[in-house]
Amino acid sequence: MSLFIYNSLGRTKEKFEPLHPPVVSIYVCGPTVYGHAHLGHAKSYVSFDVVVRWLRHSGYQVKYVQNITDVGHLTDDGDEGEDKIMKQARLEKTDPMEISQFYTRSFYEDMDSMGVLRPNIAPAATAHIPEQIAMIEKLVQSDHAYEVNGNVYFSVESFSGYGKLSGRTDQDALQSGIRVEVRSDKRHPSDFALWKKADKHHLMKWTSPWSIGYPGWHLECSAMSMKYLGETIDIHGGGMENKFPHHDCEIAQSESVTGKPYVRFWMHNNMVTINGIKMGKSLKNSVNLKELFKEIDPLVIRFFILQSHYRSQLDYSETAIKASSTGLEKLRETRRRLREQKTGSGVFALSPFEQRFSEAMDDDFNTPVAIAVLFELSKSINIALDRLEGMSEISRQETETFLDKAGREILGILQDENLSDNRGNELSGKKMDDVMHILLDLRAEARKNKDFALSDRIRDRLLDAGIEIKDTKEGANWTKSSGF
RNA sequence: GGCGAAGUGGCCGAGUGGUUAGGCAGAGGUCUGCAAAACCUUCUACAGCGGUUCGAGUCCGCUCUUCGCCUCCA
Repeated sequence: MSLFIYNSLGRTKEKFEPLHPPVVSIYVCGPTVYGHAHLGHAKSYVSFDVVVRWLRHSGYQVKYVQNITDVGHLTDDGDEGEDKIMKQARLEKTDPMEISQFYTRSFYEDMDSMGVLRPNIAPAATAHIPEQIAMIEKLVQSDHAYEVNGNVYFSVESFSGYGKLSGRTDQDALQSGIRVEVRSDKRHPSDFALWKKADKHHLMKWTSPWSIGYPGWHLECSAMSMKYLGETIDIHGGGMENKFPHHDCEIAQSESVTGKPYVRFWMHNNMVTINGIKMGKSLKNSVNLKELFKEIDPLVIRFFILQSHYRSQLDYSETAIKASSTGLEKLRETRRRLREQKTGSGVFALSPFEQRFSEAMDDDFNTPVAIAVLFELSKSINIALDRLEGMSEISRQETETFLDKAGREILGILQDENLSDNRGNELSGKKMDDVMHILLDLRAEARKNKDFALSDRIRDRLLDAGIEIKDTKEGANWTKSSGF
């Protein structure tokens, strides 16, 4: 069985083999840190988190680089426009460094709570200005770039494959009719900036051979990817909206410098929509994660995201999230039951599930199918445990191990086994267990005496306190009530 | 205008030629003191029109609709 990945370059699924096994080099476009992360970020980084987890699980040594864009790029492509981070700094009456640091921390907080593993290297663009300048110098020396008035542009006509990723290869056709002519120093309208001269109000600027200025917005990924992962990397991931121009520009400048293929597999994740419309900061319809997490368990969001494929659009709605919440609870419940129920003698046929799970993941990270397999497994487990003979200890352990591997290690939707899942941190202490034991004992006694008024009162009041009681054949157990 | 993606049952969402996706919601049932959970049964599909094929959500053509990119954006 081998892994197939849909390669945007070529638009087909291709068998994945790393260039230098067992190492897999992967670079994913990181956030521009000038605001809190939203659901779109969540989809992207959760998706690639699972990619990385599956690659590691498959035995690869994954080197995962994800940048932090902390130099604001211009808000428009002409020579006009404002640096986004600078603009936010002005709005918040502070300086750009504080903005980028503040929102970088915020970003990781949100990702951590969804169980997104940190990248191996998270390079900041502003910490790699010399690398970017060095790259520009090479491009100027080899006539792929030219300087005009302190600005340096990449010459699109110097690179024959420009636009091959997005299919936009005819640059002249692209220009027809759309854009009102912008006053520019560019030789060709499609040429893009590698270095921009700063005006005197610009706060983030550095010395370069051409001017005091700042790097162009496509450059950091190329420079940092090459520095940490080499001239040719296995996988480059990012949002679909970045295919053009961002990724096409990266290819052009990188391959012009090295003469080698820049990326072997391009992976593009699709976007989150609200009522069918793209969610975006600039569209002012984005769903802020911190707000969302006040209402909804971050792992429910993760689960919701993984229930659709990374290359599909995901439409956000409260009912869809609610459905995910209930569904995830079902899986959690099964895992809890599997762990807590007394074992018997029945044998459980696990391997078909393991196999189908792996096949789904190997087929371009098909997490919706992988999750469907877990639901079917959940049902089979419940049926097995309902049988008189139950499940043997060996079967139980095997199954629990797999559920843990698939649900926790790979998909990251189930929590650590030692935390009692949904009982939550604040309730998971041993003391709490002891207290609950007392209450459940008292309630059992009341039920035995047919004092249902009392037993129901205990149950109702605990529910008010956020604790849900379920009676099973094995006796009562409790969880933190799931709530929406 | 150019480049690209998509239209699946009440909702979400898989499925690149032949066999049940899955989840949520709805209905009926089993279990339970009741409830919850679990399990069983069950209803509503493949935008439209042609074509290829023994056989098509699945391939081809056309039509309609939606979305993304071509300014920053996950």
